[in-house]
Amino acid sequence: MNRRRPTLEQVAQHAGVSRATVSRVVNGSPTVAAGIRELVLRSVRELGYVPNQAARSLVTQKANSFALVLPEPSTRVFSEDQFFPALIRGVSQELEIVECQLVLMMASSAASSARIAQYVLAGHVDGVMLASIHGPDPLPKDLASTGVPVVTNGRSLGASPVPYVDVDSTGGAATAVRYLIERGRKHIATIAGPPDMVAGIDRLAGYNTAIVAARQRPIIAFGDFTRESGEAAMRQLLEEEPNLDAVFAASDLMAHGAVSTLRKAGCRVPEDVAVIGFDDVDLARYVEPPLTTVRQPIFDLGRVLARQLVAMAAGTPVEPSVILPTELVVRDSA
Amino acid sequence: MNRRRPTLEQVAQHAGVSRATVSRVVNGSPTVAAGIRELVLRSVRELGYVPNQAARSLVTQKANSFALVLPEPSTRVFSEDQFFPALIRGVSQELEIVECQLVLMMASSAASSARIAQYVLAGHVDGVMLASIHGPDPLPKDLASTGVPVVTNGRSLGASPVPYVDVDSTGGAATAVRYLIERGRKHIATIAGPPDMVAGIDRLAGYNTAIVAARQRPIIAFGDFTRESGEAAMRQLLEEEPNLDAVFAASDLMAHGAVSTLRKAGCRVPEDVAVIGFDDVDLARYVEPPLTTVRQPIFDLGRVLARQLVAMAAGTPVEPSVILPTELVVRDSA
DNA sequence: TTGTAAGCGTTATCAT
DNA sequence: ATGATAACGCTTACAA
Repeated sequence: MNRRRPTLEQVAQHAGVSRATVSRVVNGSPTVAAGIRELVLRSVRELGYVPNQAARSLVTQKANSFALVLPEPSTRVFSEDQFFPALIRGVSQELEIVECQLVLMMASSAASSARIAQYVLAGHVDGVMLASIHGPDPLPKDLASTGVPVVTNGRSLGASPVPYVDVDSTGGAATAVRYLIERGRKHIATIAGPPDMVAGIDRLAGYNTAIVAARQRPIIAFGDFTRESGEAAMRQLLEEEPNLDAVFAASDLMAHGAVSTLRKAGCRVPEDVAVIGFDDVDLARYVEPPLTTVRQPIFDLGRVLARQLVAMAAGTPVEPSVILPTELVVRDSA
Repeated sequence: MNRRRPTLEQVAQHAGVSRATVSRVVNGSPTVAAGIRELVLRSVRELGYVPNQAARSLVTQKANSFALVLPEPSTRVFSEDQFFPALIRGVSQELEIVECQLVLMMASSAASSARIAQYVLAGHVDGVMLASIHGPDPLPKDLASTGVPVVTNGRSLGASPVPYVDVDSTGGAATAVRYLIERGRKHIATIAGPPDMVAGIDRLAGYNTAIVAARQRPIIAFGDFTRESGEAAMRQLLEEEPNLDAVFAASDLMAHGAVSTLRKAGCRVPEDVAVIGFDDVDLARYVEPPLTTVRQPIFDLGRVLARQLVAMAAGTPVEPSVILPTELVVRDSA
């Protein structure tokens, strides 16, 4: 119950050496005699000494922790979509290797940007990861300009020179649409993601690229990655383009919503209308019909994000961007 | 690009006052003249001063942050089950109110318990929340015994005196089973959760209570909250008790797995066998048939968890346990 | 190889 | 109401 933890000083006294020596032992300095080292280590154990991080940070100017900033109102982050948990898992695993901690920050509002900036400037973390940013968020640039290492998930809109990691949304989307084209679909629509998010923009770009190459006409509706928005977008498409025969949705949830709407409208999937999603969430396997979709490696995304940041914090130069591959998973919906 | 942030000292010089005065202004002390305050605040703004948290922590012995420890290998935490995101969201929201940060720690192995203990003892956080603990994990007690405020999600097995917050698993399960009984079901089985987790134990207890009260015979199979385990458990039940007419599963995912198995076996749900789940994840609404289930307020759980911890850290005494209500949501599967 | 001593940037206790 | 000044616990030149 002795609330005050023992200090370096006390360990030093207990071992009969100086503070400096204990510090050296604790930090694994090679310049200390084997005998003394043992002696000190025993004292450390006996007293249950644990270095005080605040004191250490104060002098080393390192916090040994990194922040992951998540835009709380993001429709993607907290939906069924397993993006968020998988990302965190990847990040954690990577940070554990370098014995650093993960500080999670929700950017719940514009005001919280200021809060986050303050926190970072207070020296609480050695670097910041920003995920699924909306629009021209100034936060990445603002943070980076203070000299803190910053890496984002997806290039940030607004052409800031912040290193980023992303999955190949464009390529994945194009592959999916090409698959539809190859299977003879002639009127391929897309339910795109929000036009202020990189994931939305890139998947739409991939769709457009493939459509243009095949000399088809783009048929576009927008959603926000949620199932409800997918349902609504599909209703709209059906109304405006009743002869469409395929849909590429920028998320599995929207694809699932689209399937619901199609069925209500009496369309068979995939016979009348083929549907392809994006993400490959668990759900995709279990809905009726199982969804053909573009798989993205979210866990790896998290790992790489963390790895890049750690490298930057260590002063190692990193590539300005890393793109992870996506993969078409063919099931029954297309 | 000036990497070194300005210090209290510099602000003091700039404003022509002493460090102490600046400190008072920054911390909102009332004992400072209005004129001086303005002067200092201007300097703070002009220099972009942000207090160094490490220095502050060193003297105040407060970290202004709290840890949430998640057992990484938990089958619940990172599955489709939205437990984890919802919990984090609740915790974050509550911590934001008191301007504290959330440090996320994955307990990926037995070894990481030591890591976590070290981290906490290093004074990095002012308190710890532990979620969905497996078995007789010594971590809660170990941490609490060092004097750090600790609160767990679910009472910890092994009768330690750590305050906890939980949902009413027992009551929810009993309500579900009673509902089945009232609807005339005579052979009600359960697919229970892991017997080393409180959520598993309590839901089974609720089932047993209702079954005994109705003088029925318990029919039990175990799963680990995942869909696959639900499928397997259902197969086993069907083999051993072919005349069962209802199943209460301790998670929606297991309920969904059970439905799959039942259908493959040619049973109609709910006509031949009624199924009730637990959690009310989004999925429950979208599967065929939509799942009758017990809803638990995970977001609130997170909030209360954080609120209790903050209170403890402030020295306020808290109730040894808080139980949040659950609610039966009737849909089509029962 | 080991010890001495000077900070790191705050807060808090005194005087004034 | 304000200002010295002493901690807080650690790392790290520099000296020995």
